[in-house]
Amino acid sequence: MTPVKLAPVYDPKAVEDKCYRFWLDGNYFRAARDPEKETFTIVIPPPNVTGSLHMGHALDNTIQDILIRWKRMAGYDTLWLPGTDHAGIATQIRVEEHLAQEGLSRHDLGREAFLEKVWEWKEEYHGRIVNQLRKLGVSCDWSRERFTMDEGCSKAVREVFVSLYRKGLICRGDYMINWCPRCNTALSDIEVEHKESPGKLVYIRYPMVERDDYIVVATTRPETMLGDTAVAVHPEDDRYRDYIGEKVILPLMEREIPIIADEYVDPTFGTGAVKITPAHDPNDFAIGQRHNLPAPKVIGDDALMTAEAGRYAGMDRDACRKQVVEELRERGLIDKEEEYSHAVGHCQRCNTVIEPFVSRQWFVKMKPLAEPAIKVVKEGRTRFVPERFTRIYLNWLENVRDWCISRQIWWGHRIPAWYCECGEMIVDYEAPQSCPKCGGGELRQDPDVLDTWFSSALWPFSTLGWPEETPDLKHFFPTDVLVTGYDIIYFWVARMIFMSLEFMGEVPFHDVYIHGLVRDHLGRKMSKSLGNGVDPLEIIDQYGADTLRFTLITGQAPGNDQRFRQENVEASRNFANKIWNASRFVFMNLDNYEYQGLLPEKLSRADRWILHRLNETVAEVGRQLDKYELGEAARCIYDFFWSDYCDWYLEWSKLPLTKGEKAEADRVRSVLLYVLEGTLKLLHPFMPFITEEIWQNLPHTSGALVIASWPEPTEQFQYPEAAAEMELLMGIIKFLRNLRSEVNLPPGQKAKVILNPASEKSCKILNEEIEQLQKMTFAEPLLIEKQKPQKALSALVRDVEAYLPLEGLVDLEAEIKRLEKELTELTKDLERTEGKLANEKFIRKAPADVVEKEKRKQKEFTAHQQKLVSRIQELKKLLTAAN
RNA sequence: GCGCGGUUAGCUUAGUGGAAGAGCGCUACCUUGACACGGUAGAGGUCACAGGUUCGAGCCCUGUAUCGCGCACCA
Repeated sequence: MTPVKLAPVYDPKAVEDKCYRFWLDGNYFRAARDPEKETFTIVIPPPNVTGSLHMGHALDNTIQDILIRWKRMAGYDTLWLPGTDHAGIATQIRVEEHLAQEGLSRHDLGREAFLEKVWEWKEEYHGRIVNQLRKLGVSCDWSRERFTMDEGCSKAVREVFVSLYRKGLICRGDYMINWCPRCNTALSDIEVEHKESPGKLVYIRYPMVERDDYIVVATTRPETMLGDTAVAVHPEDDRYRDYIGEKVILPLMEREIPIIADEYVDPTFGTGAVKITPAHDPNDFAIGQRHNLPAPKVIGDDALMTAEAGRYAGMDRDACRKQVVEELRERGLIDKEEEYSHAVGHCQRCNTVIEPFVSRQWFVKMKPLAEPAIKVVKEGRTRFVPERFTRIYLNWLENVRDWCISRQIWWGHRIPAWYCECGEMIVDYEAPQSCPKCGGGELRQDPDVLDTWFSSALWPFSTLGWPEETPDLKHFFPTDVLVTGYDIIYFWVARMIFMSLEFMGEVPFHDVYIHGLVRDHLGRKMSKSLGNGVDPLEIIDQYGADTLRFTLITGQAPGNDQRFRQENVEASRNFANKIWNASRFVFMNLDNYEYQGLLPEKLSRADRWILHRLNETVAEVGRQLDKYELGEAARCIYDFFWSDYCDWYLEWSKLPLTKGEKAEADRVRSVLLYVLEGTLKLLHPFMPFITEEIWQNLPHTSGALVIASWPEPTEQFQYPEAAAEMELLMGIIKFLRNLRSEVNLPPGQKAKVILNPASEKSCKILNEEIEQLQKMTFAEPLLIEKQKPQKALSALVRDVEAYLPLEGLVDLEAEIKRLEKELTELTKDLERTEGKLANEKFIRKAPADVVEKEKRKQKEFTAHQQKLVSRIQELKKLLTAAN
């Protein structure tokens, strides 16, 4: 056969795009929907169409691709469904920023024209994202790609909204929400990030109406006092008990407000008296409802003071704060001010300080939805990996509050509610023709859109066709695993679970694999503002996608953050090159070879050993993948390939390959190929491009690696005896090399070696492998005989003594010192083992195999020790004789 | 305040009960017919600290310190 020539250095650029096209052309990613096969389904966490992918996406998608490629090879009917998310606020902000460069606002364009612009933006960035994903090598079924605002997903959204509304689980009302004055919209609780910031705790005197006294209240937000409608104290608080029911004058507004009693007040904090602003604080809102207090809104949607703020109307909220404090001080109503650190809510998207206030919005009632979602996780029907994230999930759901789902933006799913002039509200799947109450035709649709996460929550089933009962939905739902970062457990994972339970009656996925964040090399979060982000495409361009994937996967332990470091990228690149060159070596040695498969009856000791090791590796990789230990699996393949296959087997093969005996060479070729093939399979999910490229060049394979069969461990290749024998040989070689380097013998220089085996068996093995031993240790001559040369360096491996007799080179004193050091260490080991064996509790309680192992160790150490001692004595005698 | 995670070789880290692993860096040697993105050999670790459980602890339990994260916040 004609051997393939590979370039001496692997060039990903020459391979990757071509290879991806090969997969697409072959339709290998297309889910077959084969009723005979077991399914394995993943839906992609849809990236936002706001911009480009970052390292976190690269990691997330690499993990999914590994799982999907593994299961595909293992014979499952796999579906990895790709798609993107419209990302309401985030995308709208980006487009608005873009317009602002031309001096335009969305209002200049109007709703329709603006939305056209956003669709254009979406098209562009969607294309960019898909391209990036392909560069990474993901094996998604592109024929099933979805978008959260495509027709089907939009239909699912309306279906869910109407259904929940009719069940009374969605309602419209005036409640406390978080308002972002910059984005001009309401937000849900989890879209608010609380940041510790320094502030002032201002103590204000509220004069009493009926007596010449005042009550002092403390606040971090003095400007909200303009909207106070009560002062609350604890009912049991002796200091204020008599005041309850009396009134104070609200300074500046000069309004009388009552002193009320409420359990909520903590008498130990501040002065024990709290100003109550029902329209601007969630706790005050609750108190206001309990006590039927009015709730004047003094800060408006634009973060300016409203008419309710009297003469402060129109002022900016920050300016108003200064003004209020100033005026209070002038009137002597400031008791004191303290430095105070507290958590202030900021908009997750734009970092503006959030204004909590009462507003008419749409809400999802969470309690009835949360309960089943808690139950399924407690019952293990959906399982978090690693397990510790279960608690984060449960914690949130157990304390969840109603979900504000309406957003005052334009980009998103419009709320399917219409209002008639007569005051009637209609919620329906499609726009009603006329008002069912008054028959009027002038219906106005609610201008608001839904929270982006509302549609994302439906993703696992809306993308499979729901609400239609499509074949895909029947076949592939529920999905198997969701792969995502811990930062969106509440936002997304929890919501998918309760929506799926509500509408599908099933969990959306069985496992949730949570990974950590990719940080910069100093451990900081990658961010735009710090400018420390590393662009995955740049790494792919420089090193190749396989390298990036391998770096991310080996740097990763489940649930833990990782640092992205250039050195690790290089290490992975080196590994890719190693694979390439090992394959290159194999291909170079295939002249005049016709592949005939393995011939098990003819295998040599080394052949059996490497097959044994491959078999062990196959088993171990399978075990690790089953546990989602992808990093461990990758490291395991790395070690096997580099240390066992390249460092030992490949070197070992050079002798039979060059000796000129064709039968022997062919046997080695068959093993080289077999093991390479097996490793390529194991490695393919991790490094798909390079493995496919090499696979395509293998002499005897047809078809694509992407759909080759996943290796399973087999009893046929269990050769523990050959493995033990090889370990003896490798041990001897290592020790001899070590001895040579002790005396600085350069590798090329031949030296006499004597091997003195204590057993017949070892003697036989050594004689059989004498040529390899000679070659590997540059021994000439190599003698296997019962001999103990005096002036020599020595080593002991199992029952074989190895000598390097070097008349002129041996420094007796140094050699004695070296051996004595070895003896000290050995003695320590021996003592530990003997200590264990002397402990009768150990003998009684430890498992038999462990005791057995200790006994073996004891025997080995003792023998070794005896030999070392006598060797040292001999050398000492020699030394005295010489002096 | 509550919860979670980290603390292992100079650096980055893997390792959930039976002799401390890897990558990078470092030292010495090597243009050995796949690879210098390489090879060979080596130095380097009381596994944060203190107790406890166990025949046996880096690993399990209880504290402490320290760093990070999340949640909740009492104005």
